Amino acid sequence: MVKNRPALLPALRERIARHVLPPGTKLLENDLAREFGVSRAKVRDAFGVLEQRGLIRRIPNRGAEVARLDLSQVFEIYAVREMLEGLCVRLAVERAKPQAWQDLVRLFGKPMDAIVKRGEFEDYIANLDRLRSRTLEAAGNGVLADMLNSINDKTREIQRRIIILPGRAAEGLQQHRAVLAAMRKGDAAKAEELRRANIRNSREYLERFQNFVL
Amino acid sequence: MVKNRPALLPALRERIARHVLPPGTKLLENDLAREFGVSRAKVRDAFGVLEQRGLIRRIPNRGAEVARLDLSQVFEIYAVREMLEGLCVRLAVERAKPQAWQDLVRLFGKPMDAIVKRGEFEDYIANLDRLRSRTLEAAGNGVLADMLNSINDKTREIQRRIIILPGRAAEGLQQHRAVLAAMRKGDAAKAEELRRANIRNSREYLERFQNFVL
DNA sequence: GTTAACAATATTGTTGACACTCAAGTTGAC
DNA sequence: GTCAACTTGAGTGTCAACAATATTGTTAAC
Repeated sequence: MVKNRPALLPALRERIARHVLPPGTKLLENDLAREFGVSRAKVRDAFGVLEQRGLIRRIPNRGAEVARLDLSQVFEIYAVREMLEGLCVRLAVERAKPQAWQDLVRLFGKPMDAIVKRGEFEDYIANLDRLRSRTLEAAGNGVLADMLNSINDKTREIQRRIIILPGRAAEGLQQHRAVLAAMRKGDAAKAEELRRANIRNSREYLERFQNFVL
Repeated sequence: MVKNRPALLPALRERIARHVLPPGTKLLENDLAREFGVSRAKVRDAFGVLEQRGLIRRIPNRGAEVARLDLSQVFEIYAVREMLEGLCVRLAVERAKPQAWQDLVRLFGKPMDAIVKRGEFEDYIANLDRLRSRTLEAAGNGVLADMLNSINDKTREIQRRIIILPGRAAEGLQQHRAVLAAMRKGDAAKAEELRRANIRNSREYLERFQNFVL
């Protein structure tokens, strides 16, 4: 039986997003073709997609490397992200019944308190992802989802590093609770504004601790 | 001397955006390769980019065709566009000196009045593009620019059809003037809100005249 | 006439060979 | 020793032939 290989493109996306392949890493077509058992042409196809998404940089005749995000680009992304995440929450609240968020409200209650207290960041992030994907789904806007996913790929690692900053997890949790409370009440406008404030706050942490994060 | 051919990818983007290749048109790799004097491999590369941007749809072994936008997708785009164009104007005002908009204020005064009165839609659109590109540039956010450009490619033709709807050009002009006035005063928040209202209004026209537009 | 099976054609997908570019290493004049 | 010119090799870019697949057309049975 032939070894079940992961698909090339998702694997690369994941490795880049998680900094398994850190920024600046050279990507060799031949090596990847061998590793994934595909032809060079497919690797080049995948490179095309990754380049479009801004995850790698290609220089003619010199190959591809994992893109570096400098601070100014990250701030550019934050500006866009604030608007889009806000929109996402607002749409989600407008389209779903308020009760639909009840389980998330509970999850972000005591369970998350314990997680923050114990510093279990992986679980914290997993629950944030749960909230995130539920909201995206409820918003029911594919264009928006694409954009947010694309942004997310680029900044996943940075967000992880912000979350482990002193006090950030606890503060973020309070903010997410406030957002969820507004969602639970069906107050779309307030949920939107609170979510935006949450992202601005995350941005401020980055600004303060940029030397540590980048 | 060899004929100076246009680059493949920009040409395709333009043809699709302008509906020279209307939605549903089948794109044959061989034909395009011959027409542009390039190899099939390059056509396939270009297809990859266009697919990523959502301008074409590819079905394995069955080829590529110009993507169809159904009404719900267009409305999804409008929701995102409202947020991003608003952000764009706000950033532009925050970063530029108020005087920087003076020439556009003038351009959108009497000259545009005349253009609307005479129904010179091409000139009207050209001036809108001028305003648009100046604002994008002043905003100084590359991520935002990419997203707005991508959205624009998908909806250029639809916007054209909305502009020629009865009364829309005149109404739009007034709204753009209001936005520009706020920009000229340096009132970023007001400019943002006015721009968003402008896009919502455009959306309403689409809703009302959807049968004619699509 | 309709339909099913088959044949022919057109189109996409894949592969491997080759050309081209760049960078690092090597040689040799001074 | 230093520097410019040349050589070499690794890697990317390009292409054309071939394979796989889908579509269209044809034939024949009913």
